Amino acid sequence: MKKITLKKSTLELVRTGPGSFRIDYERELNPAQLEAVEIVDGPVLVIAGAGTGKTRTLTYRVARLIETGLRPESILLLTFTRKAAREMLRRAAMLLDDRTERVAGGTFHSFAVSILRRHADRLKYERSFTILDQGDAEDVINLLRTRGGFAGRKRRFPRKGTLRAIFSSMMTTLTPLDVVLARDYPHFAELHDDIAALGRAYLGYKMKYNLMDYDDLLVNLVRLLESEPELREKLSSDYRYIMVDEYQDTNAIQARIVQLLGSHGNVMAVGDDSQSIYSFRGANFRNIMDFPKAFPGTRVVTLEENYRSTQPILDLTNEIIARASEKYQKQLFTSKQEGPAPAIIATENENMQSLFVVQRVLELREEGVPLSEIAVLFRAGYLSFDLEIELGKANVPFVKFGGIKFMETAHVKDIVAHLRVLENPRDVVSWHRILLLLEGVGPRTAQRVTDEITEGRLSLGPRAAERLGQFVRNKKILDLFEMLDSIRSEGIAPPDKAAVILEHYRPILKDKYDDFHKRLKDLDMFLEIAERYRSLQSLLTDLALEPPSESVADLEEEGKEREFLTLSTVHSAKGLEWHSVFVIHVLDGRFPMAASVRSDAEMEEERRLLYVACTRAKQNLYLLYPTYMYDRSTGTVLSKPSRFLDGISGNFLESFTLEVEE
DNA sequence: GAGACCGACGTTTTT
DNA sequence: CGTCGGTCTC
Repeated sequence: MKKITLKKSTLELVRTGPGSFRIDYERELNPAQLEAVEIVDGPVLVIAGAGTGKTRTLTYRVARLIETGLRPESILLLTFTRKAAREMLRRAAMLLDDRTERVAGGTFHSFAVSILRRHADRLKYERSFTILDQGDAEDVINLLRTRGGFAGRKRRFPRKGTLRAIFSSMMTTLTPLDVVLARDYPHFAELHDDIAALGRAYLGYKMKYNLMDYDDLLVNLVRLLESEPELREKLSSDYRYIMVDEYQDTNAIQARIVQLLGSHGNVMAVGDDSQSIYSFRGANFRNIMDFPKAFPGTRVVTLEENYRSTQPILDLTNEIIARASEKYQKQLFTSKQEGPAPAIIATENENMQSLFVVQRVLELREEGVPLSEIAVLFRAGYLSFDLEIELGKANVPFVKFGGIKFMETAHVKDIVAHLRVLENPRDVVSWHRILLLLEGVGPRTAQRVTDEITEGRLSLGPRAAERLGQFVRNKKILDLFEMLDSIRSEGIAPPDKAAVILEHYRPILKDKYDDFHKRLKDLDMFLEIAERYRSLQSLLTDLALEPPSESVADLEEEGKEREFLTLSTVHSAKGLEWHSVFVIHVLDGRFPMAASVRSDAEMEEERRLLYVACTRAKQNLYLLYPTYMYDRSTGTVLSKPSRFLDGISGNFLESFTLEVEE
């Protein structure tokens, strides 16, 4: 056999001049976009207003970098979702060729996982660590909370969700506990010492059982980069060109990662401070404001020409955001002068709002607007329930984004917990979960079993029966162990493992839920997803980092031409656009939510959220609000339109009420 | 020690 | 309105 070796080449990679590029950048980009695309070295900050071709700019820049002769592998594209990265690289491939497939891309979290899977041992973790999603993290915290006796009899102690939020806030914003408490939870300030103790217990628990929550992925990556300088340098030179999308929604720890990896200074951050809507996740739009300070010599490019919306829509959105207290100055404009003014429509009640949307959607379809070009947006998942019922009655197909997730449903989590135990036998959280499903097993028995496992006295295998027999009588536990043992082998493909687990789980499901056949359909879907994987670890990682609601929708899209109406939370609508957009519940107390009145910062974020919602529209924008909504939380009746529309002249926003004809 | 029952509470957005 | 957490009973 011939052996091929590499010989040092004397050929120099010369960067060709603009004339010889295949892509005609100057014709296809506007001057500001072109400026951003042509910068190869040094830090760049692109402030890209809504609809100004941000994705286009990033896509062309990737193509450009490759065309100038850079290795695709040396480019790292960090985006908000993996889907976004995929989409950009796909578009870049259409411009250029499939070299773009070799570009490294993904979310901060998925990037962190890929590094940690290789180097976890340096942090005293095993590489097979389990990723805890938010619910899992809360389960662990709750376990420690009860076990540690914190849930004191008289004092009020924060709940698991609050505790998780507190710990997360400390991690993502690099802030000490006392500051977090003073700022966001003053009523718990006196519990500082207990909360701190619980936090330490949580940390130790995760370490002991080889678990990482979402924040750990980022924090541990930073720890790794800081404690292993040669690794940091290696990665930094591997990824000579870093691009970060949606920079306004990064948090302090992510900014730190960018700084550590981007020591070469070739970092392009792209974002829009006016669209920062993730502060609850520790994002701080100050990050983007401070980018030039973190990277001296930053060139700032501002994109202001909007290619999405008509001028009347921009006039309104410019008005909405003009009242924000702090931002990079920009004024969006477009050459699309013509178009109807945005409408604000008062409806008697929530159901009239739904009926109007249904009717108008049907009319639009008559007028030739495909359903795939129409969306209904709202502040929170539950706000579309009534509309969903009416759409069902009228046979309008729709897909909802945001809200309750496939992965968060109890039955899917149950199946996943079984798989996790196979991958990481020390994953006590999952053991606990699957043991509790068995009849006659409660918290006590479950703990006895998991203790045996963690002490190393019990594991899957032929000796399990003997050991179990010594301290439990429950036959079901033994069955569980035998079932898991039978599919433990790595040679068995993930879908086959899942199928066996499903057989075991089916009777439990039937017993537990009245609506079991609906849930069974979800589990069939789960099997389909598992079909795509050869390795259990990658299946589990993807499930944690990229909830499949999106991938499933993707699958359907390919087949069915996407003929459905989109319902979405504003958060999930980020980066998307439609011909006609309805924003429902633009009602003061709902949008902004009543709870946000507490602080100016939250109120500002609500404003940006409405801005994001309205800037999704290309042609038609309808804002709706019911004039009678009882609000349980405050015990009041909400009836006024969102305060963000106060003082906006009728020139920008036409008002309507509904007239019902029998 | 498991599971049913009851009362209180708070209520968003997502990797 | 539903979930969560705590208590009571079997």
